Amino acid sequence: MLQVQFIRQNRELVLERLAVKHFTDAAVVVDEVLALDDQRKKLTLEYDETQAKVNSASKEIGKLMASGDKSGAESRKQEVAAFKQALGPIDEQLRSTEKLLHDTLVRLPNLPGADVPKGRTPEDNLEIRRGGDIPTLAEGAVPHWDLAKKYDLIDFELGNKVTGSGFPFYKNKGARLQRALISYFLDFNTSAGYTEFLPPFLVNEASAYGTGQLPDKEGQMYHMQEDNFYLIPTSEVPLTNVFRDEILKESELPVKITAYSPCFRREAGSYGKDVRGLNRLHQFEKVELVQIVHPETSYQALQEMVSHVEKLLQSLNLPYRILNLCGGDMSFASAQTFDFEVWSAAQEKWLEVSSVSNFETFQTNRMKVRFKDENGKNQLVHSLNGSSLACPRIMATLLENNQTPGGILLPEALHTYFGADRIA
RNA sequence: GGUGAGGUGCCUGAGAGGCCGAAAGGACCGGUUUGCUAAACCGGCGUACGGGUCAAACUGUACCGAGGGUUCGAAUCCCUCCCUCACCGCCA
Repeated sequence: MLQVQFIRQNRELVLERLAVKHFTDAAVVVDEVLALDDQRKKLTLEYDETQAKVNSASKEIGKLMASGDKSGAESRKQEVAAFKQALGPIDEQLRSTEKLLHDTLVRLPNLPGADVPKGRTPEDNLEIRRGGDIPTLAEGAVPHWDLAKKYDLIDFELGNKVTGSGFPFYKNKGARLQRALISYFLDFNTSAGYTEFLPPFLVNEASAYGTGQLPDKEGQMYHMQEDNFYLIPTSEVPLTNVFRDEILKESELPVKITAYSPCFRREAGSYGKDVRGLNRLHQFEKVELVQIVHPETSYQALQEMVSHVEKLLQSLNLPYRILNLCGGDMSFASAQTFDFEVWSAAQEKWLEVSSVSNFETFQTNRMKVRFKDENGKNQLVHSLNGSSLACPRIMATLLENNQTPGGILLPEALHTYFGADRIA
């Protein structure tokens, strides 16, 4: 959620930035926000002044009663009654204005940062780096879903039977590899200074709202109606909400957290060739990074996270590329996002395995995550997050890219975690 | 799930219709004293939204788990919900 104050002071800049995100009717919505905020201030003043009269009259009544002046008290009561009559409609208007202001404000996406490329579609994303070597596979190389069957690593049909499509069973060495990835990623992150958490996998409504899953992305989450809990689509949700309504000390920044969790996504309406095998699932394993930082250092933190994830991919010897997402392809809440994609050699396409974003104050404004600066003033912190990494697609590319007649050769970093150097 | 007790500021904890944005202590911040550390003493110390101001000072309103209600007036009384704790039941 953008800050009204900021919009008011930087109207032109806001419009210009919103254009980079291809947000239509920006001027209309922005001006509506400003008008509603004016209305809100006016009504607030009116309400406060009337209420102040009620309060002071009530105090007098108390004194009059104490001094035995019953008739004086009675006449003051009449006055109060009149004030209160006036207060009702003002209160009603104020509430509806505040709600409308809020509802309008949340329609505005975050402003893209200065380095965000202009552009509308994924083709306009700016590739900033590549790393690793794209392997040439031997004749007869197959996609991961065939490899999974060949080595008995994943059972998609069994998942269909027990739950439904998009909920695979990992088995044998497949399950072991999945566990190895999670452990390796977590260790890699903690040794870089991230604190390990293991969050709840269900969150309440306030938390789903806090990170912006609600109200607009309602249909993408699984909802437990009985208890009104939501299955987390990413551990970003519980992790960022740790700090909801908190005022941190400046010395506590930056906060760096990593956590494993399964992620649950309904992915309603996405079917077809892109969702085959491990490419897109309703439940998948992921290790996440979250940082809560001083506003002045968030872009530095973003670079640090990007290079951290990059090192992790390098240690897996996977061919990757890093994209600076263009305004049109970024998420609603992000100010800048770098996507990591790895090359799936058998499918011959790039698969997104991580998305690292700076949200600036967009999330923290909604969640009221602040810190006390050296002047004793409360300021919003910046929040960032990124995956390190999404397991299924890493698994898919590891299988495909490293297939040899002698089995699937795993990168050295995983040998101890997996307990072997290959799947054979 | 049942029964009981509770939810007050960063923490502990008082307050039981007006004198309460809230005692006291601790923590924290600033200062004095001090060979260092510690202690002692003095002062400060919630949040949000308004008004006001160059900025302050100052000032209004709201907030004592959440939402309603009673009342001229609610942290305090009533209702609903949420949560916590204890015991019982069930259970990895």
